[in-house]
Amino acid sequence: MADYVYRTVMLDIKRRILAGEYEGMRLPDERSLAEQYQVSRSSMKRALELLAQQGIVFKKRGSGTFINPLYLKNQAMFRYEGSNLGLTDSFLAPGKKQGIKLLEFKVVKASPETAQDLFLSENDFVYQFKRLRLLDGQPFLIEEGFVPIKILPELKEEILQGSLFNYLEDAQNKAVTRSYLTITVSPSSAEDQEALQLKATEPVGVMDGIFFLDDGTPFEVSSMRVHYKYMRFNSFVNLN
Amino acid sequence: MADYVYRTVMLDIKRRILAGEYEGMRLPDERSLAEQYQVSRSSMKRALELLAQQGIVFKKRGSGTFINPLYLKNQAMFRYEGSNLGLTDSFLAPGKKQGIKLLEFKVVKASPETAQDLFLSENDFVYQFKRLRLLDGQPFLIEEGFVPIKILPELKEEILQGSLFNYLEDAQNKAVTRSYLTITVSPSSAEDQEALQLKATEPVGVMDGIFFLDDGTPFEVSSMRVHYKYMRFNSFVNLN
DNA sequence: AAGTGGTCTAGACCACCGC
DNA sequence: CGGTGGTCTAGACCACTTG
Repeated sequence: MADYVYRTVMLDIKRRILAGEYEGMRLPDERSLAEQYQVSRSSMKRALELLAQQGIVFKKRGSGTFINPLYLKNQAMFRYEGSNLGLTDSFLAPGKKQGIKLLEFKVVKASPETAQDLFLSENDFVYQFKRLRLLDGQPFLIEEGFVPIKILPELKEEILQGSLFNYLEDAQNKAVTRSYLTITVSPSSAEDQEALQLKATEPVGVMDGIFFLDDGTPFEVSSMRVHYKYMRFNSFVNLN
Repeated sequence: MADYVYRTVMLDIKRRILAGEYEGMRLPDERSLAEQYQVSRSSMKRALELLAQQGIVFKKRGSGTFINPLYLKNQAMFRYEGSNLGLTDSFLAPGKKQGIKLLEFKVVKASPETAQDLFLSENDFVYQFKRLRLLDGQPFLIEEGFVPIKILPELKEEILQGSLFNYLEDAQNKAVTRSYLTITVSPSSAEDQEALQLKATEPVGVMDGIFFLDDGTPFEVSSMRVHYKYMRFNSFVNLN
């Protein structure tokens, strides 16, 4: 990553918090910290702002900046930095082997709804694909996705065997920086039960999402049906 | 709300965007806008930053600030300002009448897990309550909550007939500003089926959350089981 | 090379909290 | 009243994109 002043300071303060270097759950005031780190107060504010957004610290006008006790108690809960738009966090158990099985791959005319979501015209073509995703050989997610052909004219089956996001970043130097997800719950369909090895009473979580490139172009709409045991989504809201 | 410079400017630009006053999906550059509004460039940056966080606009270093076409196309999707920590957005259909039925209300010693979540000691007491929430008379959510008695020594049944958050804000002048939610999916239990009028094959969405006061005190842990047809959670991630 | 957003600074003044 | 975080400014310089 980059090495901006505010980021460096933020990371160092975070490290100190973890190391328990601040007494009484309270940080020194912004002016002293700025002095200590030899940065402007603005930069210090920005660093502290980041910590607040991560839920590590909270600020009270008039009284000071305090460490969130829960952050020390249960750090796993707060691991948010570097989340891949909510997806990685929800699925990727560390150390598990991911697999992808391509079930379907074709080019079709965009449906009116898809066209609207992807900001296409009536007669534009899109890739349509269906993928089964595995964790240690166990199927846990069915994904149906649509991508405009004009965004990835050279999309091939091999590419869909791996992560589309990674392909975009590595091969195309385009980053997916925004997503809009809607999460709902549904009884499992016959197809779900077959593909995800579910009983009739066992449900799926449904994540419908639109993903955007950093220039704002909608890049993919996809609907993911997730085995209920693997479905977990964390949301941290901070209205500081 | 307040009338800060950056907020005023933000709202005015938002209004202009809606009114279609900017040609070609592109805003003037920051320096010109600052001049136009007679504010500093920093304040203008801050206003634009807010718009970016709301997904209304996105910025590209080197090229400019652009209106998100999807914002104009489908504004409902982007209504995020003023969200009540993700909850209101997910449940409150506008125009529907909310009801609350108190099923259970007692004081118990905090379990080890609850004590940890609420940052209590072993032998602290908590209120434990269970509420059934209705939309137009239709039950859609079972909520089981725990609140430390020392935070709300005067909690009464009547208060639990209404919104706890509103009570805190109105009567206690305390705001709930942060929440941590985990969303999962589960087959319905016998109790769910009874209370929410579900068939055996129909599931529930589960939202486990911790809510914090603005001074960082954990105020409530609660587990909500939501009728699958009413379960909807929106997540907008922006890694600008 | 010109234009755009990003970072960083130094400093003034305001708003809120607690003693 | 002193101390704290919040707002706002004016300006220098950097990094990236585009013609």
